[in-house]
Amino acid sequence: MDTRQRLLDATRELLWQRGYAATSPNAIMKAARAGQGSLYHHFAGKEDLAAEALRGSAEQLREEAAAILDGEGSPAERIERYLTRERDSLRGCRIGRMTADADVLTSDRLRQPVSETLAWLVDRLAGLIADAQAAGELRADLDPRATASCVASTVQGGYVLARAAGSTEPFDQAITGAVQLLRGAMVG
Amino acid sequence: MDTRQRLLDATRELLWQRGYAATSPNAIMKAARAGQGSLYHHFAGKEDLAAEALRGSAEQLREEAAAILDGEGSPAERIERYLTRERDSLRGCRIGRMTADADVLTSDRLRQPVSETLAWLVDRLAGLIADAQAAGELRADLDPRATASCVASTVQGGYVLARAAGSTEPFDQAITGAVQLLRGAMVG
DNA sequence: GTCTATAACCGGATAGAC
DNA sequence: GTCTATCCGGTTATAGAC
Repeated sequence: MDTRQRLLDATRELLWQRGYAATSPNAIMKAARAGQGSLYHHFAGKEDLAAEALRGSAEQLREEAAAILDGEGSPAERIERYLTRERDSLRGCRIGRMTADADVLTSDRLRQPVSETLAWLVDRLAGLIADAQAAGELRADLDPRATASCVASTVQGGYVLARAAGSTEPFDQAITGAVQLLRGAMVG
Repeated sequence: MDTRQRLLDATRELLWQRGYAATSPNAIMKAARAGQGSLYHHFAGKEDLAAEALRGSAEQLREEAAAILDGEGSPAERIERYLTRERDSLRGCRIGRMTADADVLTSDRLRQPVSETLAWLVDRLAGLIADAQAAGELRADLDPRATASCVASTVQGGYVLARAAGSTEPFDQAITGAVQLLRGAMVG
């Protein structure tokens, strides 16, 4: 693997673990086993490197989610599979995590992959919920967008509870709660 | 207001806005209009000051939540009122926010108010849900703890979506979604 | 209790050699 | 493409005067 890619991979990992502000070029260089010269040769600076790393993380998240959301099974089954998919809940969401970083929110280049990815996710979930309603699986009185936002929020908020507790249990409970509520809204 | 209290208030505000790692003693001093001498006279250092400030934020959050959760109305009404209570969703949760800060999670003194407060919240919500079931308001097949975790996660995750989008709308949608799902689980 | 001075270190970045 | 040297400013804290 070339130096440029090692720098990107190291940055993605550190952004996930520590966020943008707390990730120094120095730490990235160490993790990537690259010198300062390499970093500033391949990238204009910290923000430039982070922006490209973040775009990669966003793409990966989308691919992983799409594999389930566009996968097999009825719409309602796919929503439930999205919720119950195995997650390393103590690590949190590599994209959602960035919303706590003020520097990310004030930089258009850093914020864009975050906002676009989460907007895409809610959109896709809302589409699936509408499909489930059209197929007669889910009660028609639910607003698809509101339900989708609630599903995505349960995952994002579950990470918060799990990290606060230092335990995966609150996350699993939150997912169970969402699944139970959704099943209660199934037709039949 | 005395200098010590001004330092605590300024710290609480900055912790909310920027987190622990990104908040410097210098910024606190400026916001509190206090000198370095004052800070290190009243507190042992940054962590000591932040720990006391965080305890204050936690207490305030608990008081505000308790005013609704222990307030008037039936158990189910109070849960819904907790969800729909007005919130400055772009600011996020002053306590939940801290879970994104690695330094907070690795310090027992800083982590404790965060974990205890969120655990208390989920506990209290679970109690209310059990009460609603006992009163025949809510279907008995929901697990109280799972449902409570889902409710708390919806709020915490709603903040993430709102901050990512730079708009309060995703938060409001998530709350609406949770309310609709809960209403669907009402008896009768 | 509060002030100023200073220390020791780290952050992000640039310069120029190789 | 990568290296080392260097710059400037900020962070966290201590020392000692007032």
